[in-house]
Amino acid sequence: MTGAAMPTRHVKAGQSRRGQRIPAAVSPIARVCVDVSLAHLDRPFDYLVPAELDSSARRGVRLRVRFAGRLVDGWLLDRVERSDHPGRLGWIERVVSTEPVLSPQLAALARAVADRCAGTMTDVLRLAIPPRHARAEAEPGVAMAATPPRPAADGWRAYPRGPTFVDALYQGRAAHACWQALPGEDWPARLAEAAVTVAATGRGALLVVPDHRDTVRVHAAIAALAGPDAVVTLAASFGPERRYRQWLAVRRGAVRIVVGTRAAAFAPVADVGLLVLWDDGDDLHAEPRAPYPHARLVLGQRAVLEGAALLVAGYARTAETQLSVETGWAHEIVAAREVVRAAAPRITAIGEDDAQLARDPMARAARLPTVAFDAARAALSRDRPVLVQVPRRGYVPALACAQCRAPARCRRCAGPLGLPAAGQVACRWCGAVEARYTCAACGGTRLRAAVTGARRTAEELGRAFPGMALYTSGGGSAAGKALPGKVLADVPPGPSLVIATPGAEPLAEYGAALLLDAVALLGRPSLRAAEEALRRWMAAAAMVEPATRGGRVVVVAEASLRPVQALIRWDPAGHASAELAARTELGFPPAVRMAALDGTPATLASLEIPDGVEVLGPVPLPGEPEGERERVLLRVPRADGSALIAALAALQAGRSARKVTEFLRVELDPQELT
DNA sequence: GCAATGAGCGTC
DNA sequence: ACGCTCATTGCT
Repeated sequence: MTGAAMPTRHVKAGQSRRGQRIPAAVSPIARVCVDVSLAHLDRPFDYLVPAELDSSARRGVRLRVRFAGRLVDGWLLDRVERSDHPGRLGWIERVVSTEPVLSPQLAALARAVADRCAGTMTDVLRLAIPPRHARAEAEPGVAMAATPPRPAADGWRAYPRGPTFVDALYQGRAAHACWQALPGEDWPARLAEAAVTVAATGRGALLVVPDHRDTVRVHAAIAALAGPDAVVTLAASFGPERRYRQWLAVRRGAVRIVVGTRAAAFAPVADVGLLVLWDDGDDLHAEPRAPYPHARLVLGQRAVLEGAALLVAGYARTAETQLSVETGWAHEIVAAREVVRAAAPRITAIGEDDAQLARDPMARAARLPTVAFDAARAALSRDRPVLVQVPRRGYVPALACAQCRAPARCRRCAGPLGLPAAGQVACRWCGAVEARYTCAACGGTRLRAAVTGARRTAEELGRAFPGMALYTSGGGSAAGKALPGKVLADVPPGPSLVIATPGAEPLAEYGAALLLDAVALLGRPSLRAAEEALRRWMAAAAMVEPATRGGRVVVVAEASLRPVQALIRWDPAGHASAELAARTELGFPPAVRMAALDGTPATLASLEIPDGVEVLGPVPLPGEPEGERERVLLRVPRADGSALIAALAALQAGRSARKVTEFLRVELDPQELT
């Protein structure tokens, strides 16, 4: 196809003099997504494909193009016959690599996620496609793993709808389900059975878990069922070369089952039949980089776009997932009450104030309530470890009613009240100053701040049980470390005291768990405080042996509180239902669509907010000096969500077109609202 | 009156 | 970091 005048060897498109380049004979136009994160340029641009790049310039490859004079990276979205662009077209300068990293499916997913988050496709692609590593790319791909046989999935029989769901997977149906695992459930094994069932049909499966520890467990469970070559783990923590190699193995179709953390939600699994999200309430699933897509959102979009089944699973259930159940989008997979009761430990709540301290002088020294001390002693005497959950540092206590402990809420927008300045009570969302507080629940007029003291209690535990082995596990990636040292994967069997922060509990079958973090967790000035508390308690309590074998959990919190009740009854669905009802009542996500806009007061004041959008704030951002960055919250009914998102995308496009560079951060449905 | 020069701007 | 437009400058 090369013209007679063209040099025949080693032609780089960029070296040819103008006029010498001739376009490819077939589909000479390339639609290109340029790697420029300006909102007003978030659309494809057309380029001419020189004849000598005809064979390498295929759909999905990375390339270099001249864009406004400068050379930029881009992805080739498609090859077409003609362009709608009225002006002159530029030429593709170079094909960086012939590896087609951006499949049409991934392009569609990135577009959909960007559109849902009021962000750019380029920003999403930066999250979705790991940086290229030439050496890893040059290696020959490994052979495709054999299709495993369908595994037995008897563990799902504990759940009435479980076997039906697994059958649906085997029949290739795009079932949507939410699953609440029983206490003590070997959930990695259940997820492995579901994934291998799908792999047995020749389709792919993708499992997204909060952290690296969980990927190890799920990976091992799948390898045990289908062999070590059947599964690959994707994690950013692997380093660039290994990360890209594993990602390529998935893209090249060598491995059908993929386990990973949140970025893996975009993993290029071909013909994906099952998408799994474990513990969707964990804030690690929220992407901290623009446009801040949550893994739940990515997998949800993907399930629709690619016709895959979706399983959102955990011990607890979020209000978001409850909404998908109540709208009929997802079916619930839950065990019958008596099965739950048989699997759960005995759970006791003990109020902070009415907790009688143990009569035992040792326990008294540790300031442990009698019930907690007795539960721990009984477990140790059965040669079981005891788990003590203590709060992470860095939780800002909110204000609560001094009489009934209900979180103090703003009378205007129902946001959480805080103490922005000494002696002044104000809403953390809308900034309204509260001069005369009256509790909506009990009429009390005095406020109190939550205080912990739990960490010291935990440290002093050792004194109550002299000579007992003591392990601590904490820190991790979360901000603020309550405990020194690192996260333990597990502890040896036998009696010991294990002090851990939420999420860092070592794997073990505990005889008892003491949840000393209750006040700190429930006192958080967060929309999700109750949901988050229950999620963390259940994660700890699920590791305790059943009540029939003596397993006990003691939570230091008022038994009348809703999440405490839900823990005692082990009723995650009931709690999620009540939580969603409460948020509907108060006008919080997911019942409404919200957007958080952060910027300087001048920036926020200059924004044109569409009519019909409720504006809350601005309020100062935590950790920012007075008068610097602030936040406004925008609130609309769910039905108006897409209009709001479109308006926010247009707002950002207008700013970037006008070259406004002042900081403005836009996040939809933020996990935390302050 | 008109070429030569430079700043600004869109971006295929 | 290119190539276009448009304003300004300086000379005939």
